[in-house]
Amino acid sequence: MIEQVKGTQNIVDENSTKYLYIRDQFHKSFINYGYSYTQTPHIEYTELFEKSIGVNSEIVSKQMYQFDDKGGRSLVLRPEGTSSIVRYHSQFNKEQTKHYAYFGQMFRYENPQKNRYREFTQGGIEILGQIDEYSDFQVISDSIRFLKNLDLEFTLEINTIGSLEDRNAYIDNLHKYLTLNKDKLSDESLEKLNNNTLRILDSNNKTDFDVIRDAPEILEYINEDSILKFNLLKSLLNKNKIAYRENTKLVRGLDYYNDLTFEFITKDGLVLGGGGRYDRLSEILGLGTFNGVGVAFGIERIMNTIGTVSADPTIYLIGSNINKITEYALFLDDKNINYFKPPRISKLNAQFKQAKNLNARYVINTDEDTIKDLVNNTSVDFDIEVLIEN
RNA sequence: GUGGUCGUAGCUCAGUUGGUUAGAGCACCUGGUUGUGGUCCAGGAUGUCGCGGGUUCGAAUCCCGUCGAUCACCCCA
Repeated sequence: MIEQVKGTQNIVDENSTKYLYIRDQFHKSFINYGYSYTQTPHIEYTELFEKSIGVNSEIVSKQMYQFDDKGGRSLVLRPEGTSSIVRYHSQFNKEQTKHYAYFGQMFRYENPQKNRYREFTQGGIEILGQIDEYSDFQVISDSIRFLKNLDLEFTLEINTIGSLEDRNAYIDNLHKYLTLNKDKLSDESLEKLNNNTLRILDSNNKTDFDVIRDAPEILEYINEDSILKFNLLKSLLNKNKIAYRENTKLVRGLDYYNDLTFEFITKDGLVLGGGGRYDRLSEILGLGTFNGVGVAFGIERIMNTIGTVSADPTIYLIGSNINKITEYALFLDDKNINYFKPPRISKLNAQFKQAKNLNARYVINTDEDTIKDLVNNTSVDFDIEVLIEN
């Protein structure tokens, strides 16, 4: 037997119903609101992510599916979506300011567990070009519409991490502080001390709590302009009655963020999605000087959090005579009514069972020209009006 | 990358200190029954016991490796 590749999934049955439902809500929440759906390649040059996400991040240093193709190009299966959208924008829309939406598979070489797969799906939006606090605000408020359409409960957490310069100054001081206290840090945090200092603040390890609590706060290092922008956003959120929680420890995993960072978190602490501002990304990539703000959602995480999604009631066609069953199919096609049918002409008994298992509402028995309502358990002579009404 | 648990029919699982032809329920198929039909009855098909090696007269059962699942750490969506 050939097993499937570790960390990949077959999305089937109830999960596929959920998946398609979420994709549909994604469409309705973003694409119908002016975000242009943009599908970029699944493979990119390694360089793109090394420069954007940062070589020190775990995503780039350990988790990329990197390979050389037969032409000797160093390629990766994309680990995230933003960098590709930024690349696209610089190629074709450099001077413009635009809304983008993307939805697709991402790949990271990690050990799989609940809500984490090697091949997974992210749906996200970005605004690129000349942007302002209204751009930040709409990314957040449009995200909330999406999550609310899905009936999800969540908390919005926000933070500002200042400019890249502020952050570097802060990291210097944090590094000094942590080095002084390094004997109180956990082993995991010690590993990060020199190359990923900021991430230590995110530690869930109890050993680190005391040290983190007394650590210097990033707020003290942030320039006035960034503070001003952050306050502007908060007042916009307040005016629009959007609840949020400030979390000064909210640091995101990708190097390219500046100023605003935010996450949508369930009460169990699961991050459904997150994002922020990345004004220098295009510059870091050498692709231009435009700014950006965006968010990405973990589609599997949403699938695992929402309740069951009921499939639409269906009409099921049964019969033992091929000619009659195809005749009915043609008739229904003509009326634009969709229907399910048995995969082959099996025992009528079995066809009934299948209709029941697939939660059919009506069974059309083409042998007898009747319609049976499986919910009320009543049977009537075939009448197209019965189907049109429902 | 680290650790725990697990891997027997399509699915859920049983399989007694290693011992003869590896089982059950559900699902599936056939025939019949039922014509407020999805019920019921009878019969049937289906397994490299994840894969590879080892120990043994003999391994689904013990040992090693490997692949996969799951959960946690790490990391992140």
